[in-house]
Amino acid sequence: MFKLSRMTDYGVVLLSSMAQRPDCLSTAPDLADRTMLPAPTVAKILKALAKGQVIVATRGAQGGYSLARPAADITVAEIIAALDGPVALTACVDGSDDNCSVERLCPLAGGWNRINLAVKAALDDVSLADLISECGMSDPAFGAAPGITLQQ
Amino acid sequence: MFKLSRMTDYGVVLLSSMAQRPDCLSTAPDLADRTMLPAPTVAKILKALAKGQVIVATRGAQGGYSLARPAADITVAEIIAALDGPVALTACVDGSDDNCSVERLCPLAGGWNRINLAVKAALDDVSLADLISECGMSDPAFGAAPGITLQQ
DNA sequence: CAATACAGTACTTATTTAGTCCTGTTTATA
DNA sequence: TATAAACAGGACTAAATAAGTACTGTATTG
Repeated sequence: MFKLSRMTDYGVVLLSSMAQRPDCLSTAPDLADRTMLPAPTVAKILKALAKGQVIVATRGAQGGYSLARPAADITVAEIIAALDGPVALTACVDGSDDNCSVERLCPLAGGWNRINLAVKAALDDVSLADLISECGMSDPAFGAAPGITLQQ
Repeated sequence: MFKLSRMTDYGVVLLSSMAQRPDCLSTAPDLADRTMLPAPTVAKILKALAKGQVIVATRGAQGGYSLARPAADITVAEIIAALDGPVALTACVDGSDDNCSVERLCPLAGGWNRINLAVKAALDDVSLADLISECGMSDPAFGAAPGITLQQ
């Protein structure tokens, strides 16, 4: 199945929860409580998002995380890149870490690259704000993880 | 990493090899030889492609497989669907097998669906012929598997 | 200086994917 | 009509990946 990782899914849940409180910092334990996701996993995801500059961290007591930019300026492609690495469907694609050894001979490389760019464009075109606002966030049930837990 | 499965990658190699001989049937052992991929795996992939109606099987002695349609009429989305199941990035997407339990409450469902449609459109837009022809197939090295083997 | 909170890394476990094998069915041909 | 070639389908094993956990270190506040 061609699908996103559970980490990315969790990441969006956490970011959505943070977007609801744009003016205050959210700590990892706090977000774990609000989303009902396991605390160590939440901490791990937040670290990755901070490293990818999707969120900014404030260290020390009274510290926490907040969105690096308004939700409308954070793209799905960025979130995926921070949590799962850059979007690269195959090894034969520009920007992939390990390029295949006979790249120059492979007649499929160009085609895959085209597909990769199209997918990346699709992901670049949707922001975190789009993802959240599409159906409104008024329902109090929002924040519980199971609703957006991925199949595996 | 957001990537295709190795099965899909192998599938494209096999289909490319079949497309080179549009007028004759190719048997599973024959394709395994030509592509240097392990024979049982090749057989498994061909069965899946036949089930997905990307290729047609002729049973019995002197049987084999051939493309169900001209390469230009076979899309990448079809190939992925046959080998990895339908493209459904998350469970919250129309057409997904197991839909999440609180689907009606999930504020992200609509957004994911939008992304999913965009990705699917990108994959629908590229045919097997596009994939093969982009760089020409003149190089004799084509047919050896390592060139398009995916990273993992 | 003590408590809080993030940073980084190493490790274990679980899940998924890939690969193999076996049995059954179909069909051409000797 | 018997035999061999070739696909169909499912069950099983092994390897690779992802997820989850734990621990040690660093920064900051009060």
